[in-house]
Amino acid sequence: MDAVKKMEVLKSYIETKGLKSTAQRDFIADTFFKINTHISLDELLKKVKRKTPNIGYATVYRTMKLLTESGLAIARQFGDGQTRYENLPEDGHHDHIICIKCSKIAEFHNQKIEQLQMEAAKKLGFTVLNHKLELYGYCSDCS
Amino acid sequence: MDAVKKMEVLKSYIETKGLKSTAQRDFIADTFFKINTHISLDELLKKVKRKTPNIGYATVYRTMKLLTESGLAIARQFGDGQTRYENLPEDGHHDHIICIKCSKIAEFHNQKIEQLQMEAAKKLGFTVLNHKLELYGYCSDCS
DNA sequence: TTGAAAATGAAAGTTATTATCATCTAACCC
DNA sequence: GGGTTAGATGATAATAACTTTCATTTTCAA
Repeated sequence: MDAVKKMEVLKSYIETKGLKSTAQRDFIADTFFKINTHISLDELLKKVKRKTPNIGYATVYRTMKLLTESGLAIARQFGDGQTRYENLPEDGHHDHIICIKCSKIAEFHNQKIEQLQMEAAKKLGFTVLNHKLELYGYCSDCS
Repeated sequence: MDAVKKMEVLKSYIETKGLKSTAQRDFIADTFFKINTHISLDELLKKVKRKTPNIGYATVYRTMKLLTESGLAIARQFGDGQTRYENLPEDGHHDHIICIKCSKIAEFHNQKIEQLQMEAAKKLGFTVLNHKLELYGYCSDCS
């Protein structure tokens, strides 16, 4: 999904929830959608303030909370005590396989696995919105 | 690895590092090794205080930090702002499914998924040693 | 036994996150 | 357009989890 499409999804989410659209939120969301890596609130605030200096931390915080709720952003913790927000990938979701020796990262996607995840979740009474799957091992060069 | 073996590993780690062994630390570690799920510092402190009421939060904190450094515990963030510590699995590992609303965490294990992971990895020339799979969604109470 | 180094527990300090509150503004009504 | 109302904003305060500090206690090797 590209930035334009995400903006549309956001608009419709806002409408559905009976919220109001504001210039600040639109700008924050747009700024976020255009980055292609994960970003912390502080970093995003700094980025946003370059063009719109009077936007406050709380607004960025609330916007990212909204994007997370709507599924347009994914909140992740990497263990350094800061939450980072990640965009939905443009081209569909993929999982990672990481070589523990040379750190090479390959991506893959397997529909069957996703389906089994859904089923496993359902058995436990859960509804899955997204997931994170990382495999660790040796790549062909390192095994 | 069972609790007894883990205790031995800890002893030798302490020795190697030139640290001293104490009753408090041993008791905290032992208590942790005997649980078979992930636990937060607060929960572990509460558990420990039942038998040894004068142990402080800081000691539990420092003990878990030590266990993490030594590889006997794994620190994980599930997105609710609390670090949870997980034992090295005795037998095989399990995956997690996390409610993004109430933070409830359920565990599951699915052999078929693991097998598909292996196959997907093999196609890419990888040999999988371990993996991390987390599903995020709503639990039965929150959906 | 003794002294240096590590450990403890209480409390204070940090840092990121979340809530509060006094305005402000969008959207809907007429 | 003007008025109304509910949501939004930005500054700041409050919270919560984590980390450090410090006076004291304990371990352990000489």
